[in-house]
Amino acid sequence: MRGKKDMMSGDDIRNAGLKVTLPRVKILALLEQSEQGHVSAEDVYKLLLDAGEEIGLATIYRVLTQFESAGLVTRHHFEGGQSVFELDRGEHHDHIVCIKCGRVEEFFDQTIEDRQQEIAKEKGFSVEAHALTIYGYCKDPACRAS
Amino acid sequence: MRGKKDMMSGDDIRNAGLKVTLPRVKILALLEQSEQGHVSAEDVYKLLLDAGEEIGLATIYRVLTQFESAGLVTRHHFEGGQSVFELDRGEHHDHIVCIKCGRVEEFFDQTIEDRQQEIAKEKGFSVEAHALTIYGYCKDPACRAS
DNA sequence: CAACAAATGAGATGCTTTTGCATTCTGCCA
DNA sequence: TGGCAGAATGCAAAAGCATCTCATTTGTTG
Repeated sequence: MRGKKDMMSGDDIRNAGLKVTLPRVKILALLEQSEQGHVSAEDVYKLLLDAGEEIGLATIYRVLTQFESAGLVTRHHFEGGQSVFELDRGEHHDHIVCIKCGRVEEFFDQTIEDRQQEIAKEKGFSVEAHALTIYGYCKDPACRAS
Repeated sequence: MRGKKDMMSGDDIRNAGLKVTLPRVKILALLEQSEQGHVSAEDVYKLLLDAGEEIGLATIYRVLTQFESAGLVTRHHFEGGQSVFELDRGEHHDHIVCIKCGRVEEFFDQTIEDRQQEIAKEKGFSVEAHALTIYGYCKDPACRAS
């Protein structure tokens, strides 16, 4: 089962009111193919270098930020410094992150979503966004807590 | 209703294996009295200055980090740059933050806690920590979404 | 295909946080 | 209570992440 959209393309960039340039196309393609699905700007920079594309880090930050504004990409602030980006396929989800190996898995839980709305209501807040991240050790034996 | 501990003191610093110095005492006292309860290192620096205590920013970062290791203080990474610290009174809770005025309120929801455990279990993760932050506009009319 | 606006690259810059090192202070023991 | 070893502090420099500046290059539209 996949999200609403499986493939992004130049049209998505154009629809965002952005010119279809090589850096933008390459970055979008990379996010699409990315194994992990969750990459930092630095990761994007290095992966593109490996692929023979020399795109400045400043451009990568700019493009990712623009993609974020356009709703093509979501930015997460996990603990540990750098922001992490992932393609936005239109389905909200939260994350569970391995604090040993960095593996990121996604989940969605309607019960939690509902409770959040209720809590916000009780406190008189509107809900514009939320971030839930669980940190732990994944099932890889090498990562199990000592 | 208050947490397990209402007052921190030099003993807490000593028990953490740290020497009881003026900067540490002042910082701990400030966290205790702080209205907001959630302050950045910069905030601590300025508040102490206002109180006539000149303590270097580097020291404040060092002390807060030590307090964190000692479990006296919890560090949060809300969106927007700086880390914020709060006294750890022994009760876990999550946060709801106003994206307009920065107000921070706390909440605890057993249902959400339970669901998190179940989700981690399903994914084969252990749960070492988690961070749930809801972002929205608070009840202050000046903050209501335009 | 010309012309203009938008985008890029490289390096400078800003901010938050950490670190190195010389000086000062705490806690402990004689 | 005086003195000492190790810990803590302050300052300035550095590090890490992200953004900005500006000259140059590249899409796009007519």
